[in-house]
Amino acid sequence: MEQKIQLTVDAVVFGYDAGDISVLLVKRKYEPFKDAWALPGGFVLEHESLERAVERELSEETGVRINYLEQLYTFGEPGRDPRGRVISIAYFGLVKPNAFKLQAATDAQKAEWFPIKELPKLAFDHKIIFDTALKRLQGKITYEPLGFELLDKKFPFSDLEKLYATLLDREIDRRNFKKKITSLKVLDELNEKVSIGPGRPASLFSFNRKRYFQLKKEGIIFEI
Amino acid sequence: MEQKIQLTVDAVVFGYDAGDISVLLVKRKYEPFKDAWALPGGFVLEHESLERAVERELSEETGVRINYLEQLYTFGEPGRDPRGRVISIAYFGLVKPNAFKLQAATDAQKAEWFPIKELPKLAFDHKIIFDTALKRLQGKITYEPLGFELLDKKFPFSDLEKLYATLLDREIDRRNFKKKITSLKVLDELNEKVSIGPGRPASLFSFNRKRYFQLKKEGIIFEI
DNA sequence: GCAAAAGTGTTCCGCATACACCCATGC
DNA sequence: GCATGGGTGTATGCGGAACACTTTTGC
Repeated sequence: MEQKIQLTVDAVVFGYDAGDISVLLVKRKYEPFKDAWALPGGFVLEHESLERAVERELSEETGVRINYLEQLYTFGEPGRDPRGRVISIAYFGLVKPNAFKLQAATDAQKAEWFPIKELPKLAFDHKIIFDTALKRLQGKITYEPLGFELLDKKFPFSDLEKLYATLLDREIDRRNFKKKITSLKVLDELNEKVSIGPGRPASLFSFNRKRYFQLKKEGIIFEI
Repeated sequence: MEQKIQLTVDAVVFGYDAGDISVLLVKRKYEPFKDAWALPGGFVLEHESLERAVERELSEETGVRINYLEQLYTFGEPGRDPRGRVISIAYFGLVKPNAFKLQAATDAQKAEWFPIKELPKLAFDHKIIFDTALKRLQGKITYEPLGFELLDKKFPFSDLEKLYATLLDREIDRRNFKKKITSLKVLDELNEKVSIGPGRPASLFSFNRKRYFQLKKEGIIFEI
């Protein structure tokens, strides 16, 4: 069975920083779509696993090393890539954006975070891939806890609240939200406070790792 | 970029009949895994879409034409196929098993339905693919209605109840279940009854197509 | 008349929702 | 002392969960 089919991986990596959800993009160095923005990604090598391929491409093109990656969807319409029949397996990742200094190499001229409401035009069918990933991100929130991968190790409660408000794109009642999260027992309150600017200083919290991953596995029904 | 990577699709097709959930398997005609049972599937042609490839393979190997198919997951571990680097995009399907006469051809010696609790040993990593699909099937039930693709056009309410009980692998309180389904307004009660064997004859119901697909789109939170 | 399956209502409790005021700090 | 953001409690209503008896048929 002779096939002229090629295989790539692409990554939609979301970050959250100061009230903005951003996505990691690279500016392409070569044709096709030279100089256009695209999702980081590239060809799978013959002897590497798909996960390894994504991690390698991400690392090469952006300098980001990621701890949370999951497979999103496989895009294989004939015609989606002008180079021929190219199937792309898309991955979905979460990361703290300020944990890395972006550093482009190989196929990328540069790498940058873009707030998801201010995306440039994307190469290939990457807009479709991005939309699929965003939908997944918004969906995940309803059946498992979210935040560990996106927030700092220690954070004030309002950070988590803002993250959820941003993801759901609506306001959240702070008291009910706190009640819900507290009932999940997924946060540890630390004996520390921060005050940034005016206002009462906030207690710091951290995710209880064990409980967090237990909830992810079990699934929760989260209605805010 | 020279790659020696090949692409296949595989389908996990579930059927429901008389209280049993079954899956469609084919007996392989050629090496590797000659004479072993496997999921229907095969190589993707260069100019066909992935969906078309699954539908074609299913039709060739089993005679089943399917109306509900969704992409499940892509399996790409090096070493999963003795023929070399073969990536498989797995699909997930639902069908009424008695709507088709099974008919094997091309790569399959024969095709058969197997109750999911009595699976034979499967070729390649198909057991893993099957497990993934089963988990998806059980998960779907909690966020969207299910049954339209699996039940006859007209069916007694108890069929739907049995389907859910089987999928969830536990008993269901009939009254609460009826209340829940009724509140969704997804069933139309017909002015017909059937009696099979002893017992009071049952009213027949059918899914309200429009409402059913609307609920699928919106998502429901279904807790029985 | 009895075995088998269909059909039907009520009570209780937990959780989601709505809602407003006081507290600690910086300037 | 005032502006800013952090922190907290109560009342209401809806929906999920538990639970048992009557009805209609075949034999």
